[in-house]
Amino acid sequence: MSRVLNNVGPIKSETKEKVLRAAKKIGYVPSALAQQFARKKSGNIGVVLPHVPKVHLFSAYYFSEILSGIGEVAQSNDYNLLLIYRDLSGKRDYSTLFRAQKIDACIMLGSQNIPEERAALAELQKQNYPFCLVNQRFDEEDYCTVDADHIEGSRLVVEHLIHQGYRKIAMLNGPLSYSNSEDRYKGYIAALEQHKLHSTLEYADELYYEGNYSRKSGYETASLLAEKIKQSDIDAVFAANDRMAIGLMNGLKEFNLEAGTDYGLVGYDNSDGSRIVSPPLTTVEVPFYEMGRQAAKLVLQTLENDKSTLSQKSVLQINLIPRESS
Amino acid sequence: MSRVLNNVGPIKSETKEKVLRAAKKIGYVPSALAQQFARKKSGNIGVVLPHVPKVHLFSAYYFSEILSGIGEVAQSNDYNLLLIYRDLSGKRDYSTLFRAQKIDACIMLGSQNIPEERAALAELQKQNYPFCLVNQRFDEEDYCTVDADHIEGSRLVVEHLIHQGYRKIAMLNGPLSYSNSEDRYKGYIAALEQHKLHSTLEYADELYYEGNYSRKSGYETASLLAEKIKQSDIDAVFAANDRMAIGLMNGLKEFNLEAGTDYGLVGYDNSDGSRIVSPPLTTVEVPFYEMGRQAAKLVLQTLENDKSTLSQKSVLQINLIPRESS
DNA sequence: TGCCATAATGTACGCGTGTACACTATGGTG
DNA sequence: CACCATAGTGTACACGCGTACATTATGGCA
Repeated sequence: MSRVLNNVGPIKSETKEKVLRAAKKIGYVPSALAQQFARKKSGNIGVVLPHVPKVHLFSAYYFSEILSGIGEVAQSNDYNLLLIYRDLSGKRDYSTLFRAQKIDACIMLGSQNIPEERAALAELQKQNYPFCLVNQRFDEEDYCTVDADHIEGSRLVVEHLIHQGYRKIAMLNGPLSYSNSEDRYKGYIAALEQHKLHSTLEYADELYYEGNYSRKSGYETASLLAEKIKQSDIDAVFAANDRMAIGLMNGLKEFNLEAGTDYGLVGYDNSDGSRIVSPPLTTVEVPFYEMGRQAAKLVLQTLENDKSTLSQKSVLQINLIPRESS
Repeated sequence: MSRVLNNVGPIKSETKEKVLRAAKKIGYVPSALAQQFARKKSGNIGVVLPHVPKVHLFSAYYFSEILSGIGEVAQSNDYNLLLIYRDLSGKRDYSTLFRAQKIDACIMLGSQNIPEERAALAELQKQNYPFCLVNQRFDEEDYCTVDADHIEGSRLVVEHLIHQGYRKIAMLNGPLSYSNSEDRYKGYIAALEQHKLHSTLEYADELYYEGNYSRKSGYETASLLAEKIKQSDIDAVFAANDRMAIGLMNGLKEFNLEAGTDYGLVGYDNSDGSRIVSPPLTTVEVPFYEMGRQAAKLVLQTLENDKSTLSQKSVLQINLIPRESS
């Protein structure tokens, strides 16, 4: 009987027990399929993520942590996690997932500010489908977002470097289509200006580099930086993630430049890698697991309340982890 | 009309087009919920995995690769991926997932040979629910399995070390509840015996160590090995995964012992970490992505054929990657 | 033209829940 | 005792597909 399992309506406790015993006896397990159909809810929350193995720009660590956070909240709320790898062809049709009732809500990982993505998200918003972006903001839009305070994180990095005595601090950023990258740049600039270290023009030209978050791109930047470091035009580098920092570190080793002694180096993410390179990499800890949990909580709340929280924005605090590379 | 979308029965192409146009016009999207219900198939393939963040024994890289492989095959066959984190409490009730019709098939990652797991899998087999184990064999049972040839992989490692001139080769293995660990031990022993390097008794006592696949356990083993390496009782170590190898490498650094010069070191997995430590770690490449694809293909085949392939075992080849640590 | 096989289409029902509504039992109150 | 509110239970239907079966259109052949 549906009523006893779902505790709906008044039931004599005696009858309830009888039903439960009978159900147990015949090994009755309700069909999730039929339930979903009757309730018109799939009970799935979709997690969209880029196809990592081909594009090795994101660290597995990053997704694994966020995903686990989402998974914890989802499971304890009786929701399932539906994994959706973003179409390789670049087509982004999230709203069909909702219309087909495959998912009730959606969490986006590794999203970036490009036209197709903006269009796809706008469509979702328009249809009032609940979704949440993790680690990516769209400032002009009112999307539900969970982010970390990368501006502050980057400020801390630069202040740390300054405190360690470095003065000519370069930045190796990722693509600006990620709000992440933008934020890090803002924090970087803010800290520099606060300490009156550079005029705006200078670092735009001389101290700012852009990779694509891959280790390779960090490695390749080494040849651009080596000479400047040797001539003391640059004495420290802030890389926007650990992968690029590590690539750069290894690249500069080939120029006989050691992080921590010949120049300062700071990464970002506190990935596994940052601990095992030598010297260990100073980095910024981002609470990915917690971000996953928050995102899941937000979309689930939206599902319950039917409204509100739909455009809530959550910003988590970060944490500098000083190690020997700076 | 269900028939035109599913191409069942004979239809006049004219009518077909008319229906399709009408469907497009009103923006019709079939309800996956209703389809699943009518077909009595969820269209989901479940992926069971341990709760990684808490138990940091597995590398994120490992799961991310396998998962992506599964995802590729699943998506191109119109199946969804349902993520299932193994219950932290240790309860393993996979068969309810089938009975509730949440999943049509299941792939197990990070499984190990312990009583609860054996019982849960036996139950699945008994009920004829299709599932596949990745990277874990149960020799006494007839389960569908996708594994890599870790015996051969380990043989290659040891032969490589011998070829490099090392003679007193220790092993740092993982828990033997993983068939992986067992296989690696077999390969290790086989190679040693083949080259008549040790009597069986010796290495059991003096050269064999066991960690738990975590970096920490590798690190902690360093203190046990340092003295022996200095006294030339050991001149090389084969660690059963990269994480332990890296932990050990860092641990031994504190005893002023450098991999590649003071002793030989080989890891296993070809994880991201193995490339970025210094010296770069000799390791074994395991085709995780491909293993994921195979596993997905096997369970999907089983779903189509209704029978057979149910107990198929697939063993993929591995690949030694020599680097500077040996 | 009549007949039949087959192509094409129409139709009705089942799938297993949730739930609105109808109905009965209970117990308290005037 | 009659009446009524409410607790408790029975019942029937909807949900939106797939599909088996019934029905009709088509065209080839005698």
